[in-house]
Amino acid sequence: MNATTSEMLQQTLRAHGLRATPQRLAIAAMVLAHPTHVSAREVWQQLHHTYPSLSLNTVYQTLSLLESKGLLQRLEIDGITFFDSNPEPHDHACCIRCKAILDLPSNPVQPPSELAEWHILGERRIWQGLCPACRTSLSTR
Amino acid sequence: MNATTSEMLQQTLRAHGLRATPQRLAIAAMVLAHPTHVSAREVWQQLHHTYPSLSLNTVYQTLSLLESKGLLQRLEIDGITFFDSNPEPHDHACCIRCKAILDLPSNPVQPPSELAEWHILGERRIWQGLCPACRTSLSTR
DNA sequence: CTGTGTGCAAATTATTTGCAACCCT
DNA sequence: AGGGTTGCAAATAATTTGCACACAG
Repeated sequence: MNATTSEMLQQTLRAHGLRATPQRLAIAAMVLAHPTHVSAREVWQQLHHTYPSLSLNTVYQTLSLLESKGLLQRLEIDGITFFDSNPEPHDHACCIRCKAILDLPSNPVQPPSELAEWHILGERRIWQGLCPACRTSLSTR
Repeated sequence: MNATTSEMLQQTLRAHGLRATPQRLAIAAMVLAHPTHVSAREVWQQLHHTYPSLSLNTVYQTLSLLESKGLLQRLEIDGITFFDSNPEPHDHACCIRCKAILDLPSNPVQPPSELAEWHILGERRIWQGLCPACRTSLSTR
């Protein structure tokens, strides 16, 4: 991570009332810098080489914190929690074979009439199927 | 569970190549008999009084088995697996406060163009918000 | 009989909690 | 200096696995 990126992330963290610790900068750099969907474990596995003292616990806490500040979006698929670096509401597709996750533009729909009495806060939509790669690899066998 | 129900469930199980053991009949009676969304633990808690020897493990296996035969639908919400006695594809709403789950009619949509190369098998849609009860109990505080 | 199904215990995996030490601001 | 953060270890929780015994067909 170059100096400029680091400073930008530092600003982002501070702007949300969070201290800019090295651990947080590392996690933010990895997750916020480019579009991805990662689990806490994945983040930890990528970073603990460079930051040997980084604990998985800290990763969990930091990701939750970033989510609560609206910088990330939490995504539950197959019982595992992923964090999406795109905090805007949008749909997803997940390959049931290789577990790849794809972002899709949001496809807003009015809540059905059954929910008239509810106070709706959001909507999750996940398409499930075989991604192009898995699809061809399965059909040619 | 009366004798007739028991015999019908027995038939259902056998029709899917499953042995009709007392444990399975009890689980099937509880889950298939009336529309519900239950976790494995809930099923076990309800039944182990009447069937003290019933193990949680057997509940997990039986529910998975019923799902694989298309008699149930698996539903992941907040990292917990629920089994929906309605195996037909449909949408859901979940109250973020009391965790109540509501079935909604399915609202079929064509997959977006981004998924043209995929082989789409299904779609999950979950509305999130406050159910009528939680909504009023929160606003009157 | 024979293999499917069951119970028990232990293993796995994801996530949270408690707490003392640390260090960003 | 002081409280937000971190690391470590243990606690929780959901689910799976291995295996000997039991029983449905």
